[in-house]
Amino acid sequence: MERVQTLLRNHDIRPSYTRMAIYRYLDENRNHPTVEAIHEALSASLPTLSKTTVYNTLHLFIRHHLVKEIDLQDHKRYDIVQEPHAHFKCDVCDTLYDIDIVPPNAPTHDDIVDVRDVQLVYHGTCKRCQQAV
Amino acid sequence: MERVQTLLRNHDIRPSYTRMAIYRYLDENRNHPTVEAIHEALSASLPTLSKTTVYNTLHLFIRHHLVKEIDLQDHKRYDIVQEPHAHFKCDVCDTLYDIDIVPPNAPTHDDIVDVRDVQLVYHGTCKRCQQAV
DNA sequence: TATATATTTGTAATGATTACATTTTTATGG
DNA sequence: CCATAAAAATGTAATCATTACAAATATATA
Repeated sequence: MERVQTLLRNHDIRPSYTRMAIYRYLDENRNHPTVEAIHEALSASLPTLSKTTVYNTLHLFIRHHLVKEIDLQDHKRYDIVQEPHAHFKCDVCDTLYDIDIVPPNAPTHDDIVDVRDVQLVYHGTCKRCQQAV
Repeated sequence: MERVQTLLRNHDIRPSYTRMAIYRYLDENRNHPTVEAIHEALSASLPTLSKTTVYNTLHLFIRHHLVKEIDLQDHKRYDIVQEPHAHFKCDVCDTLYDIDIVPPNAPTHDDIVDVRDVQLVYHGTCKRCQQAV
């Protein structure tokens, strides 16, 4: 049985063809794609794929802790869950780079009881865009 | 001369009445308001204030490093620039708490040249919402 | 005071995301 | 194998924050 199929099953997700395709895309393209990008890329092999399905599936994956949403200024990006790490967003070309740094744990704080997630995002200009000037 | 007026001048911003009002609001209400909240609060004293002006002014403040934008799932929040710190967002009541922790510096990385900003945001449930269950 | 410039406003467009009802697919019991 | 119920996928329409833009207003300066 295929690895992705097993993986979805292990997370209580029925491995439909569409779901496997979306998961596989995220797994093979670790460039933090937008919904738009996922939809466009998969439309070639799944011509009837709707954006609503992409949204539905991503939200399903998020609820089952397979995927994380990254909130940026404009579109949301989606990232396969992996080791805790940070991101660097180039505000010129909009590329999102993985940064190999573990976000610090939340300190104890009067108002905080239950921390489920951390997002650590750096903003600036990447090398390529800097050189392009 | 009023403090806010001087402060805006020092940042090369002409201190119009509206701009001072918006700055003062952010300074006195450090609860990371949305554009909506700012507009609604100031409409009482500035009945003709338009949302466009709130947007324009915030973006002006951001360009001049007086204000930072915080990107969350839904609306953007605005925060007066102060000591580097983190945020905790309660995903139940949407409150954004200040967290007194300095985000780590970006590590040296092949793709990164110029880092201008960091956002460190924790997500979870706050004490009040936890108890409300 | 006249005129150029800066600021503010209001309306219309944009565009991502969600709501929702319908259609299609899949699983299961007889 | 068929009938039927449940799940998944689809398409369209609505929502709503944000932006674009042109017109109106206020401000500064000569």
